[in-house]
Amino acid sequence: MATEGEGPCLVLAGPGSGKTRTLVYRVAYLLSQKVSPSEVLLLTFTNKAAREMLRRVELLCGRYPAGLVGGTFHHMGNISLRRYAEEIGYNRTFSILDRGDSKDFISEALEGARFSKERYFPKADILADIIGFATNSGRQIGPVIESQYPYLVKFTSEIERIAVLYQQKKRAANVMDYDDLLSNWLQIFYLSPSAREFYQAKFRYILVDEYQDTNRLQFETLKVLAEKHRNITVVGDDAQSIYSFRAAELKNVLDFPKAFPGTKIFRLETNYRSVPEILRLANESIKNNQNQFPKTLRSIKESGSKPLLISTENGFGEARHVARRILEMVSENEPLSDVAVLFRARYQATELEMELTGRGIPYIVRGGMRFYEQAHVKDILSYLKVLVNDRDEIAWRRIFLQVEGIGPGYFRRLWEKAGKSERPLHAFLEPKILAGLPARSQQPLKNLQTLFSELLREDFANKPASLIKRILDSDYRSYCLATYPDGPERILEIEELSKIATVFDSTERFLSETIMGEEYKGESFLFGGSDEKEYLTLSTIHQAKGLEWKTVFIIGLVDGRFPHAKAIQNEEGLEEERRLFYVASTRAKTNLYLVQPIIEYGWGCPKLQGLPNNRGSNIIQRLSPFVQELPEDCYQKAEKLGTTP
DNA sequence: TTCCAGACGTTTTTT
DNA sequence: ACGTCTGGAA
Repeated sequence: MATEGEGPCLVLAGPGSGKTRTLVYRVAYLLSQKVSPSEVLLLTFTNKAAREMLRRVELLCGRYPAGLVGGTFHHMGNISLRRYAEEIGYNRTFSILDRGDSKDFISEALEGARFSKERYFPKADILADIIGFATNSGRQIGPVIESQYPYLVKFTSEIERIAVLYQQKKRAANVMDYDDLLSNWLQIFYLSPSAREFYQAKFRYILVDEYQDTNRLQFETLKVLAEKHRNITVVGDDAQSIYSFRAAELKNVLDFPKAFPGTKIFRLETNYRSVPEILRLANESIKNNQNQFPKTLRSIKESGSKPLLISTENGFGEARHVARRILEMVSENEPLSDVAVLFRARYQATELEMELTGRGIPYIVRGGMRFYEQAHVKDILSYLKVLVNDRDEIAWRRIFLQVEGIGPGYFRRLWEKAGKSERPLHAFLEPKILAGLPARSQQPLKNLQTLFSELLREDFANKPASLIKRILDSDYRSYCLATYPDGPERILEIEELSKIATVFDSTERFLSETIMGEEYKGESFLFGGSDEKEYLTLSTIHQAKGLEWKTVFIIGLVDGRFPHAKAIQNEEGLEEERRLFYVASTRAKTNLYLVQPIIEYGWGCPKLQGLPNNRGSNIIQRLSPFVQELPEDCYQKAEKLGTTP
């Protein structure tokens, strides 16, 4: 099997066919052949998947494979750039912009550019999408707008200018966004022969999971990395390609044998996960896609029960029904960790969350807000960021906007003076820099200066935990309490953050691992990981990729929500939505519940808000076409359920 | 310039 | 029900 040979290897595999196991065995096999763990590169889609894989390798080998490198492409890009950033004109202390930061940065570039005041010029959000898509697909802005955003063609030259400006600003601030972690990583290979040779020599074996979701940049990177040894194994399933919005290209699968002549192709069509009834439904569904390599999964499991279609009156009924069914399972001693509720879009979880909270069912939401994306976490991290990289304009901005009386205008003036200096941090410590700023801001700004001169002292160097405590104890605690209604909880979270930081002996590594981490708000991160309490999982389907549960609920199976109305403007979009449905249903091992709320509340008429009879319009929703198109004998129908408790 | 209140339009998916 | 925009007051 794929564990034996050398050379390029493409594994086309269905869901539940042991893709991960294949990779785990291959790693274990290599290690048993005296390959050093440091010569193996494991690229997976999420950090979690990497950790899981390493855990299983450890289990198989009986020891932890020290030196084995594994993680996401972005993670590897980050590590490589920390080493070679100078080769592309960056400093290795660069900081990483999350989605919100890059949006802010683009907005600033927009203001600086002062365009013709034409109405409906796209907002920073959309600009970030366009620029990011162009980067990830390795294409120019122009063609991307033409094909994906035809209605914005008239703004093309201005958008191109914004993109250039954004690029310049990032460079000046020594910051990279997520896409830069990929594109700059590739850049160092093109610009630095020594970097290229180093990595080409180092990684004798490369293994890639979820290959169907790689984009052009990642494909090019793999080509470079594997050029010397050509021992590259990629594993993927075209039917599970669900990241086209991030420029994932199925073409990478088709082109793999061309890029790596001599590729051996394997197919894994046995499904070890689900009962035949669930598999039948998934097979019947995916058949409706034109663009695919047809394959039919065979189950090795014994016959179980058919998926159950449950129609409920509305969203509340849906939530109530799911919660009640889960409580039944709990009373039958089913562990909560065996159950997941999946949905298309994150907002669909809110009604269910209320219901679960009310009934005391513990849950985590994957696909909600990230831990580090919360305002208070970003506030605190900004201080650490400028200590590591004081050219980071966007972090400075965040810090100064906390000061009363300082808004974007005053910050810009400040930055015009300090940002030009060789060491902006020292420039900010000069008393004279405060001249011309509002009187009421003077004292808080002086406090800030004192704080920073203290943080610069030797005893804080590379002690992120002490830094966080000190920052919190300055004015931030009061700021937090005054700004957020849930201030006390936020402060608790910051204290937790500082506890976690104690294990880091490098502020820089603490920062990048926190920002690149994928912990969600409320996820085990805050429980220190030791608390083995049982949780129900709520997850977007995208986040559920690669995971499995005994029981899975798919909620919101309504036309317009799933498939999402915005995603089906063309046939390709509809097919990707169907693949999403395929991914969702194949997460289930034994029980699959399809849940449909029949009536959805409209938002009501805003003008009549507060009036007794303005409850919004009730709209009767059609069942999702993905269920309608299935042969009726694929699933069972539950009796119609009302909302009475 | 900042800050606040009210209006408006918006809600796909992620490293 | 939430962030973003707008206009007017401080």
